[in-house]
Amino acid sequence: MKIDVLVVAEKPGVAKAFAEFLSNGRIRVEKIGGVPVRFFERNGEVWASIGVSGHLMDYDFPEEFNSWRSVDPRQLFFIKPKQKIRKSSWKYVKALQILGKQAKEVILALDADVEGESIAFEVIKILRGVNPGIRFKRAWFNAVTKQDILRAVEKFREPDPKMANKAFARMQVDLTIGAAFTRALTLLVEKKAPKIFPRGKFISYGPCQTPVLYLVVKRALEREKFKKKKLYTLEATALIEGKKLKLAYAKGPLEKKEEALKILKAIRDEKVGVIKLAEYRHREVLPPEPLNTIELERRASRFLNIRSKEALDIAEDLYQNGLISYPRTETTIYPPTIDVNKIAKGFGQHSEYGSYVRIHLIPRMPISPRQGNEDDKAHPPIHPVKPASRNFIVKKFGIKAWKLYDLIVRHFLATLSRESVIENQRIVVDIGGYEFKIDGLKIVREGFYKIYPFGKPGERILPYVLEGDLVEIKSIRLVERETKPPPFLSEAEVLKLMKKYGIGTDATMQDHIHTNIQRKYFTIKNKRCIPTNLGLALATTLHSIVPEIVEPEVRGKMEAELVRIAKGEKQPEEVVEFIKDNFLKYYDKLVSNSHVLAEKLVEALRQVYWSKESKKI
DNA sequence: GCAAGGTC
Repeated sequence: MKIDVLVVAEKPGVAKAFAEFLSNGRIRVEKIGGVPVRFFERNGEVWASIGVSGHLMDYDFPEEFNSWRSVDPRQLFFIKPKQKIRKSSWKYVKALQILGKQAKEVILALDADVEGESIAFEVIKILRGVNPGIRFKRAWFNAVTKQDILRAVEKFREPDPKMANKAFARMQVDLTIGAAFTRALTLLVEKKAPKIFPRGKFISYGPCQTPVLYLVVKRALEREKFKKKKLYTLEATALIEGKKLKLAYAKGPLEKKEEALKILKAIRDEKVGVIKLAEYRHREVLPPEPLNTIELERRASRFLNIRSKEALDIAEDLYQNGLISYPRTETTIYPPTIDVNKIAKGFGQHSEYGSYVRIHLIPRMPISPRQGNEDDKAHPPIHPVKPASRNFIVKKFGIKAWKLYDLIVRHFLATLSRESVIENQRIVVDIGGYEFKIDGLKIVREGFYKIYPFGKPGERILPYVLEGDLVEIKSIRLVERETKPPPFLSEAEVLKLMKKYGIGTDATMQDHIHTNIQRKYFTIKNKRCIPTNLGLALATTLHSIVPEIVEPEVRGKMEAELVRIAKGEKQPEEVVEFIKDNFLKYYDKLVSNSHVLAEKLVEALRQVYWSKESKKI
């Protein structure tokens, strides 16, 4: 096998795109060690293109440090983890070695971000091992389009070790901190209650998973602390334009019952009210912004009751089967290379969306879609790439996949649709010198809601009246209400907060939620995150001893340090040591207070794993 | 058996 140039991409789809855009269309696909490789000719040279499916290497401690029982977790802060090939990556490594032996030149076509750059250096390490003289070039592209890819191979970059080192530093500190705290917590508990853990279970800490838990627990504690209060309000039933409407005292509920009674007494016998204000305001509601990963997950949770982890799994499946675009993206701007009008037209004969597309979209084409303002410079917003019938998707992928596909298609069509117009209505009636009000809502123009019912507001249409009109008052009564505690955090809110604090990346946020569920720290019921006693015990005890490792800002602070490596302000070793130093202090503080911690955790673990209640979880 | 980040 003779190869001149080897293209290495992060995923098979990109490797395929490189082959297609750089060849004259004649591509031979051959499997090498089970990995598809695309061969083609370019400028009289033989090219091969391969996708490696993410990272090839991982950090791990030297063998002798991986015995939990015989190593003091504190020692982990003082050793340097080593890079190792991942078990699941061996097939790619072998294919790279076979191809790399022959090649003169390698084009590093990894994603244009810090992780992609670090994967590039993993590839370099592997290929130098088999072919020391090989030349490396970095192709930098911001979209997987012909234009971007051709431009990338016209003008190469140098691989940037600073970017890669940021990712490598993150991997090292995450492993060290995670392993040290996880082992310490687990051993601590085991020492006190030797057989407390079922096989394969342990207590974990992580700089993403634990702050997520804390957010959930914090809300649960607010609920516990919440004290109900009684509130009193007055409700007047009025006959307005033949409609019986219930108006509430405009100044809102009162805390003192006597005050409410006083007003009631003063106006009890009023039979007529005067319309003080009649307001009907039109408001435009724009279509949703194009869909990125987080929004897909949030909407799947809110509107379809599908958890974020499952939503991304399903989306991945739909993507692999060519039905939707790449599902891991931050972007909310359609790039000019994607012909949204053409894609929409493709749904013109679809049994679910066809008539909407024909009546509401095609006549207005070409349409400029709604755009957001986020761009990860790597992937477009999530959109359908091929129309498929309900029947086909349900049969092949199941009903949930259909629901998700349906959401994605409708969302896409909504971004091409007209805005909706809503009329916010308000009527205020004066009854014996006291004001009572009612709010209404009318959808004046359905707009995008016609195709996108998700989040469509409910209507309550008030009659049209004018100020000064008189209305009949049927009755006035005192209504007693209780204040309600805030609800548990919804999964959609958790995702939003993770984004706000920079916990995890768009592709991993659902993982961190999932980890907490797996570890039995919280459950999700009816879209809401409810901590278990174990989750409550873990988050509250950790927080009482070392709040620094639990609070949602932890990850952001680490990121702020790590970014200095990529900027060239600090050496990677310097930053790794700095972060490890800080966490070693937290570690010592935690361990010196471990008596309380162990006791509480053991108690909670008994409940979660060994009580009758645990069967339900 | 640890984490979080890629991707399948």
